[in-house]
Amino acid sequence: MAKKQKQFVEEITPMETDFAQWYTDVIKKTDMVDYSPVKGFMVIKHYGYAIWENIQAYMDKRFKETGHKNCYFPLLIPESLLQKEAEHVEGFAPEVAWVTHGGDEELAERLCIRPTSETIICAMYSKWLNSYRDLPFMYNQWCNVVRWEKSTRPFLRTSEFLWQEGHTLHETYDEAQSETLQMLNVYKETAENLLAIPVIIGQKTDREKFAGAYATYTMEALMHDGKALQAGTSHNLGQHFTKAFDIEYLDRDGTLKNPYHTSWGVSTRLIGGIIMVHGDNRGLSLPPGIAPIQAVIVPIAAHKGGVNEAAQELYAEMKSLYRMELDDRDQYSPGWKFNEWEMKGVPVRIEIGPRDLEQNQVVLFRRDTLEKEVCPLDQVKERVGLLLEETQKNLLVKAREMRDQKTYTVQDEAEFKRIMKESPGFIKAMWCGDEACEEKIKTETGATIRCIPFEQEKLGDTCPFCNKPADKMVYYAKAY
RNA sequence: CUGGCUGUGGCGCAGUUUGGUAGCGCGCUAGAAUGGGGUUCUAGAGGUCGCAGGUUCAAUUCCUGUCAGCCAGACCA
Repeated sequence: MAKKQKQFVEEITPMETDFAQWYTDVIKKTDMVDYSPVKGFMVIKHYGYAIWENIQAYMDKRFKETGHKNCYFPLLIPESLLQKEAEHVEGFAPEVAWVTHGGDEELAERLCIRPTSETIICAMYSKWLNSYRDLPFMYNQWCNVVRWEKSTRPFLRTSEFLWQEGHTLHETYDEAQSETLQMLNVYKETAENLLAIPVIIGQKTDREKFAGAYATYTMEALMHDGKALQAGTSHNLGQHFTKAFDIEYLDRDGTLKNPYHTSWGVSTRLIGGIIMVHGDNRGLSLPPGIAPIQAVIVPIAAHKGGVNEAAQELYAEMKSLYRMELDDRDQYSPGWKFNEWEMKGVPVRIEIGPRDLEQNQVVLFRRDTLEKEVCPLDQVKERVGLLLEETQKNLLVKAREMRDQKTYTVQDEAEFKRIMKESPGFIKAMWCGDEACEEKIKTETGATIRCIPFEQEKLGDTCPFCNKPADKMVYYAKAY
């Protein structure tokens, strides 16, 4: 038996051995994605897509609660529109896919497949906005975008990905700013409460901000391998786009004004984050909030003494309460199923067999702690609910511990380099504000400033790299 | 984009050095038993070796190109 167990474990490369390989193995084994014939384009299979649907459902509700409505804008954008905002086109042009023909005919103007929709949306907003009374514009869309990436990895960086992008217009800078921060907070709340991923929120440096943004805010999460994942961004775009696209409205005082603009997005990349934050050497461990299957019932010796009937009855009773699966496949042994569902990260397993029926009980198993317990049959519904809640909380606690354990405070350059080399993670350090230092440390260690966090700590008075006065504390990390 | 590696039934691999049109394990199908941590036995089905050229009497094997994937780096919200 020990030998069998070993065989199973070997199917997934241990994360300590090779994290990249572990990730690839988990993605493949758990059947979340498949590679398509086109480089960088992945099929999201049902088990992966269900996670996205759960994220969508939760966030869409939050967006609506905060006053946004959904729209849909076209996939194709004329080149001339993309060109209108100088920084924006410069940032995105290298990774844009172009449509040059319609049928056999070459187009007079080529069309880009949206890498993001600021330009097309602004072009439409300029038609729609007339009066200060029309503001604010509070719209979001769920869609796909394409960026021609040079190297790709499922969920983390794909040439096409699914996301939402919110685009709002406001009368004042302050209003746009508070919208930007409000949505960042919605993201943070989603990451922590739904995905159980703790995040650092803060502002991007000019070097790292969105092409065309006045200011970019981000939430950054730390993965098991010590690399950071930018998990969502919210941009205050100021009037950059509204001026470039002639979006104007007549204000109370009779003058034409440009509104202030925000955009914010999260993508299917979040799924990669879930995998890399909660996964272990058995595979996935999914937060109940987004798990496609929250609890699976595994009948044991199903044909014996009413086991099958009992399992079906339990399933019927529970399926309206939780996302349930009854695994009544008879070609697999219980042990096989246990391993499979653990690999797929199902938070709770309910085992029910002849021995249980005799005693009116079931065995419950928690994926996050790998603990088994016995539960009276008439208490299963409540107990499973409790285990799901506890799992949701525990995953966040464990993720926070992992992150804190890989977060360092550094005052000098040698120490910085040693940590980045030996045990990478978040490094908190003071920053002089000079892009040269940022650039230098990226070249020498591969780490970048992930953000200037809102929660500042005064770690010292000088920048560890140039020794000039520094008044900002920043998080450095190698990034995905 | 650069460097390294890989591509052979659904999956994981061997075979290629010394060319002669494929083999193993798992999975799959059927039957039976088994069933509380990847169950066992028996009998089957399934590939022409990523794709395109070239060399050769003959190419999975040699050569060229190309596509895709993995790993590292560069780039990149």
